[in-house]
Amino acid sequence: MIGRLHGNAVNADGQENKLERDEADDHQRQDAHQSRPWPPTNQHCLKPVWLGGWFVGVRHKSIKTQIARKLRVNKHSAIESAVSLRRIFRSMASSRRQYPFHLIEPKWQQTWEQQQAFRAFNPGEEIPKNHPFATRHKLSGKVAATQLPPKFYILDMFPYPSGAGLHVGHPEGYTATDILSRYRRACGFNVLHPMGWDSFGLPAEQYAVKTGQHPRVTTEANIANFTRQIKSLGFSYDWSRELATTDVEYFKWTQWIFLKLYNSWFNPVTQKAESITIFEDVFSENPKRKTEWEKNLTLQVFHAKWTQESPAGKIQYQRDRINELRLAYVTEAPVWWCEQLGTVLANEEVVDGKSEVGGFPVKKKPMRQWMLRITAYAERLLADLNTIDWTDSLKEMQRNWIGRSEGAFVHFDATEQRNPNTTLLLSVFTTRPDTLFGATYLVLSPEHPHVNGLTTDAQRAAVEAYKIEVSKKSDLERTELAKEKTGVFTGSYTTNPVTNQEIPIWIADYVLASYGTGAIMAVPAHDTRDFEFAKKFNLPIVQVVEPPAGKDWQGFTEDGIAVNSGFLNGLPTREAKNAMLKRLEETQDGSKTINYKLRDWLFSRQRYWGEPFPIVWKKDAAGNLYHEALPESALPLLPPSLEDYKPTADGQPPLARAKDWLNLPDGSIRETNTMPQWAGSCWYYLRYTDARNAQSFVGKDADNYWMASNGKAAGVDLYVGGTEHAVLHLLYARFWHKVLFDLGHVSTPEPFFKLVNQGLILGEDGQKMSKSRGNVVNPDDVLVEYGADAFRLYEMFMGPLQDTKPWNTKGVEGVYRFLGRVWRLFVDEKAETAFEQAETLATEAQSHRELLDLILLDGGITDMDATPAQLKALHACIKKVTEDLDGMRFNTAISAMMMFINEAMTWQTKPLSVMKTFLQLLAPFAPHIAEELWARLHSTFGQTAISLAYAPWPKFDAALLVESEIELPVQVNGKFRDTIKVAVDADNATIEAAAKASEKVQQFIAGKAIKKVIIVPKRMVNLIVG
RNA sequence: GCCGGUGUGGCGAAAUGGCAGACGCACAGGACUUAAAAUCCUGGGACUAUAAAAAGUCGUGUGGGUUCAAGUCCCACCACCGGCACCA
Repeated sequence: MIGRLHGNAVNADGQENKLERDEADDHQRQDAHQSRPWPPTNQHCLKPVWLGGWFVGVRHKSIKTQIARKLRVNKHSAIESAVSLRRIFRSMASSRRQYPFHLIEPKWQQTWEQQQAFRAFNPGEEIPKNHPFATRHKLSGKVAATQLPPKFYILDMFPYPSGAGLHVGHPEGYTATDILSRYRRACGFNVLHPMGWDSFGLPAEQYAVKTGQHPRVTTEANIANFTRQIKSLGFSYDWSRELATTDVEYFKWTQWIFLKLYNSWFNPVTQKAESITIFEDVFSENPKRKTEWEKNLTLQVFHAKWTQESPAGKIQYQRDRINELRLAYVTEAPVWWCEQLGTVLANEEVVDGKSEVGGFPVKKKPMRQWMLRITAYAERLLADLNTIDWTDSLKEMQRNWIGRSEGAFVHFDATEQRNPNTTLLLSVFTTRPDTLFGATYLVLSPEHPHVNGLTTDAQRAAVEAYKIEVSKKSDLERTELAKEKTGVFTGSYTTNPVTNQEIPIWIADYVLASYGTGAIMAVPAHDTRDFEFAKKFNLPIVQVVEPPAGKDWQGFTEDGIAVNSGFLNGLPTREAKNAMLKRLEETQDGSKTINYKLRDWLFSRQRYWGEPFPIVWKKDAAGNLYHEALPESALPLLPPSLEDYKPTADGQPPLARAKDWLNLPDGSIRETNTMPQWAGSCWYYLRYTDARNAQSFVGKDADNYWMASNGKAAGVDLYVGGTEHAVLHLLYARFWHKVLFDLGHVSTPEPFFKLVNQGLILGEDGQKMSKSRGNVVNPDDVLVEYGADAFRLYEMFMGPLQDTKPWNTKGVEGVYRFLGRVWRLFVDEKAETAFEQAETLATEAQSHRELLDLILLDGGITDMDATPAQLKALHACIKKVTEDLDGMRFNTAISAMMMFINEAMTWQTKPLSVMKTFLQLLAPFAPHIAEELWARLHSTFGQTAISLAYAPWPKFDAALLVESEIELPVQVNGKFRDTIKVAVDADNATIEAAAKASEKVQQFIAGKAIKKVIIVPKRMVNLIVG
């Protein structure tokens, strides 16, 4: 240690790199640095950078360390201060480019755009003769679906175009999907790979509130910036299908789908969404479609009751019943209100008692809201998870969110305190009906509707006080303070239907109003929460389950054997449940049921920048307000223009400010809520398949072709995006899709067959990227320095797509060097020098293409037969890259290409065919450099090139990979000792003999008996000696 | 608390039950150069031993197990990440 420290000190002239290591030793080194002048001088700590014999600056790397040391902080905190210095040095000391990506990349991006190279063609669409897709598949003109090649739909989760622009996390998924799109295209698929914008959203609206600028202006500027950034990465999107959820032509159809939801109900008999037009028949004197609904008990009852109503009553009754069943309905319920955001939020948008966006406090507030009846689909959303190829963790998250649990309703009766003749029915939900004998009290949530009726005069004050106390608590407090149970006795009793004993009824906030029936039967012996509560309030605890030997029955919540339970005694839990259910159903004291955690989707927001609801409110003769849908012909319903985007003074949404818009000539009033941001993202993947269709949200042919089942796969073949949408977007979109499927508008029951979540990219410091940490990497900066191909390659080389991994600029340099080696493998060195000189002298006017034409191919590339070794290297690479692409293992595919290049660098001659094939492998990953070299190879040898994007994917020849001789590892007693070379088809006797003959092996087997010889063909040999 | 995932060099990582650490970064040495950058070549798991080499021992979060053979399969535990959380 001392020696090294000494060494650093004496070598200070050029060895400062050592100083960067071992920062932990800093305190030991302080002395050595005390004498150094500040700011650091060239002599002591900076490497001069020379360019063409001129001193142009110093290496900036050391600066960070020097500043850090001076400030006595770690290197990363010093980054901020070093940033401006770094910028200066970068411009002064920019290193020589590995290859002219700055000319190549724009050139090919323009070429692709001019060719519309990545246009995906719909069935029946005119395919231009000269389009590379037409050339490849020998198709042109209008082509029917059956003649088109098989489709492959690869989708990215479209971004919200924020003002901050792209960060390096976005292109991670985009690069992966682009590579696969290009690969599938090469394999002959008709690839649909679109991009668009989830452009409704809060930031643009908040900016509008502050400045008065229309959100559309902000949004469009942001979209332009995102478009520029995304295009600079060379992704093969079909831009002709670009869409934004804020486009009038798009949200017209979002509103249209809302009308479908509004005009549909979930028929429990068919388990499908159906049109509410059936109710016209149900609510008529002479039903004509009675066969369609007479088996539905509910509808029968509706019809019977309706018949008995007065004419005025009939209208009201009909309206009420239909509104109760619509998939889109209005409710007055406590919802999450966020003062700062000025809007309500869905349950899912509230995290830890704060708004997910902005982290503002939220509170419950009763308000009139639009809801979507997603709960009707709970069972199908759950069951169909088994039909799709998502990760287990993601499916599990959705399963948990849906929260199916099987159990029973158990009914209890209690007398209303103020009307002793009235009996109140109290139903509870339980998953453990087998423990009913141990139910020693009931607990209602404080919000339960029967609490008032059950409270005795003696307890009224206590109950009221408790309710007020609870209502003051936020949900956060209610759960955070969960350790200590609270509650109050109502004064009422009920009877346990199996023990016939009187049991008290309590209220407590550990019972949630929103789950089950909002009431529970408490079995303190076998439920942790009930147990805590019973102990605190001295309620009786009765054992009814016998745990396995050695476990305490108190608080035992698992399965066991029923005891103290009358007719259940001796039955294991599973059987006891069934026996109890049977009994409850016989005595009509309860019934089997299934309960879900999933709740209906709160679908309205009090905002300006969202889709207005195509709904108006009217008053009937009796003065009752009711809602009515606008006709489809009224769509799109545009939001009004406003001067001020704030909510009104009396708390109405901003849309209420537009009086002209709000009030219709016939006296009706428009709905002023708007839809949440999720609405637009629920169906955008469908619109992409037919983005310019003016007649329909998506045409039948387009839907059938792009979304239809391809054998097992259905819908989008691959969907890539972040994990943050696991239960919001992905559940909502599945729900909408199923409704559209039920109503016959789409052909598949699930939208996304395969779904992959890309992992998070962390900053260089291993922390999540954030402005405040100053560790955000801007793709624009990376592109300027290393180019798009290196950027893409690095994003994929970092590690498996799904993993979280830190950014490392040095790693970008690594793949950039690899691309440099690829370039030098193909390009003549002298010509490149000439090119560089020309480039330095080039005027603005000189075109990039002319400059690039100065580049000549390396003379070693000739149109000759490849040697067996060269073919082997190539085909090993084809095999690995192909298999890894199929398995989405991009990092190992890239390393296979690196190995190929490392070997090819040593070749004296480079066969044209081998070099061309390698470029095809490289093309999906680094398309610009591959296209440039591909075109150059072809023109040099006087060949006409098919666009590399459509060149058929190479196939590997397994025969070329076969070795005549192979190396086998030899183990003795399971330990590796040596390798032997044997003929690939050597028999076991030969292999055994060769193994024993090895000198190294001899040392370990000499003088010992060989008990057993294990030979795994082409794998290894293991000699067992005693 | 429950569910899911991950633990491998200085770092990112790779390994159909069969030579652990491919590929890359960083680092070290060398070639080229007046010099630097760039490029090219070589070497790097740890430890023991040695002038050097050969060689040996240990090594994939921890502890057990299965197997001729375990990073990989089984059991128990620990740590970290993500999700859910008084859901009856």
